[in-house]
Amino acid sequence: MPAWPGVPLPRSFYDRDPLVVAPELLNKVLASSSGRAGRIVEVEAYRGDIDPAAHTYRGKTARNATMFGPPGFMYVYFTYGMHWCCNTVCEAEGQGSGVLLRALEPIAGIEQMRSARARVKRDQELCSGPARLTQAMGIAGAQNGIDLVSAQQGFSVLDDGIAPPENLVGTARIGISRGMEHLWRWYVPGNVNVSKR
DNA sequence: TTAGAGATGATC
DNA sequence: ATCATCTCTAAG
Repeated sequence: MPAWPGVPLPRSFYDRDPLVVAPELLNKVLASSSGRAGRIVEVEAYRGDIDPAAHTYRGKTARNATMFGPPGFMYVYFTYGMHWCCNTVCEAEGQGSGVLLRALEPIAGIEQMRSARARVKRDQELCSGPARLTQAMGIAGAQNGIDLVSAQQGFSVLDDGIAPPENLVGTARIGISRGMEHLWRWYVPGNVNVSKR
């Protein structure tokens, strides 16, 4: 029983500039074999070559190695001493670019999400932030480097026929201190699951 | 409803 | 010292 009906995005979807991939990921579905799924409603693009806010800007390290790998894999990193965040790797191997998933609209397995985030009161608090959604979906360090295209390792990004919003406008990314000039954050307008300011 | 600060540890 | 964050607490 799949978490949600849909077709996994092909490798070629990810093998493009993250500035193109990020807005197209809106309204796609992040699904887990555990039965949990959420619609992607907020994303940010990061580009290793020209983006001082990207983890990959200063070259390859043990931590960011996944993001320098082939497209369509999941880069998961640990930050602020307690949080995990989840990206999709983009462009060809060696580029070091990706898309940070910042918020989901919960659509399946909501009871499991609540178990993973017991303090939460409203559904819209379950996945409305990059570290919240990894908690709710059960994503942590063990998921760094898994293949989202083959969907053989428990997670995939699905197209279920819902198109991205039209007339999107990029906004400033959240929580960074450099690269502020790049307006590389996109979200589904009006969706209550988008992270708060 | 909003603002401020603590938590907590890997990274470079 | 910084960090692609969250949550609690106190004040308004």
